[in-house]
Amino acid sequence: MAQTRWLTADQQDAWVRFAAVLELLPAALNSQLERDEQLSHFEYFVLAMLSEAHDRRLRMTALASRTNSTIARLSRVVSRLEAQGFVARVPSDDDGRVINAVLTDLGWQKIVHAAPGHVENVRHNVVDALTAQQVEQLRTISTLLLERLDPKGAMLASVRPSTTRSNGKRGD
Amino acid sequence: MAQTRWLTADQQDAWVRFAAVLELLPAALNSQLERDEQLSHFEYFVLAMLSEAHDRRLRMTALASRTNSTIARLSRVVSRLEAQGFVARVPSDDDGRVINAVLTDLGWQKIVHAAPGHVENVRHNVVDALTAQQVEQLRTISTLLLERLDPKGAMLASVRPSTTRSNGKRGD
DNA sequence: TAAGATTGAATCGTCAATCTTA
DNA sequence: TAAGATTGACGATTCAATCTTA
Repeated sequence: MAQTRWLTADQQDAWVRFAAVLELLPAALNSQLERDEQLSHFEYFVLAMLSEAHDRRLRMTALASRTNSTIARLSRVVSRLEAQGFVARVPSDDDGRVINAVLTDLGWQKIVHAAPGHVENVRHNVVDALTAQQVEQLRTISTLLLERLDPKGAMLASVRPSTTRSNGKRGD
Repeated sequence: MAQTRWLTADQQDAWVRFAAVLELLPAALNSQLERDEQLSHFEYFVLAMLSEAHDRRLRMTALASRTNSTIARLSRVVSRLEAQGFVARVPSDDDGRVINAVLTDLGWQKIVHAAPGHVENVRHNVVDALTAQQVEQLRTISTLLLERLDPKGAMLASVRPSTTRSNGKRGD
């Protein structure tokens, strides 16, 4: 192709492969969850973020930020989760404009039920496919990429400082 | 969360960050192309695959395989690209069932015009954010992940054998 | 009957407009 | 007027059904 000279052959090779991962890995995560739990990965992630939040609740804007979604998208997904009884919308007492998304007991049961299969899938497709050293390299690389992609670090609000080893407890 | 013990803290940290990249990087690629070229990344990729193919043409099934999409999705995207004059559908002479997607001159001009900006974006968001060594690590990691995700290697049909350094000329 | 490809119906995400409260 | 959130309209993707040729 015309622009071939813009990247070296090695860089291109790395990028072509990485781009393929970008396409296939999210699809793999989605299909396991959809098959086993009738949940998209995004829906799973919303439930997971709520399950880790204080009081199992988060205002819509905060939840949108942590899941890196637009508020519009989140609003629609929460509506679906609400219809299934996994989440409830509770208006804030302090500020009449804000809505808190609250994980219901049923929602908690759902995420607890779904988590092992999902984690197993992550383990199979990512963690077990790499050496411990490569997992560490991937962590470093991801951190560097996120600095470009998400300078504010909104999505990593729940994650420890970037260059320090994490001891935090948090699932995905 | 409930399943926290299933991954070590370091593995989780790596995964949380990588998952964020999986979400944000495709979005970044899309928005540059949509802003500058009115093309989704997937549409760009379809044009790019055609531009590299022999005779600038590929049958629908082969194109679906290289772009890792379903045939249904590809069919709709090709319809859109056809409506814009970038691609033409040409029935095969040999087999009346197959349709070849052919890059038109206009489509060639489009991809030639779009490529530098896209490559620059890849460079900015990925290649320049990493050291040469890290790019190499990412290549290795991606290769390992693809072995799990895409054992047939259909998507990498145009890429050289996985453990050999590539000298091939190919764009993204 | 199977392979290649397209399409209708339903679902999901996005953009802009809107509504409500601060 | 701005902030938080929802919604209508529209475009994109998926699944299953369909059509055509081998």
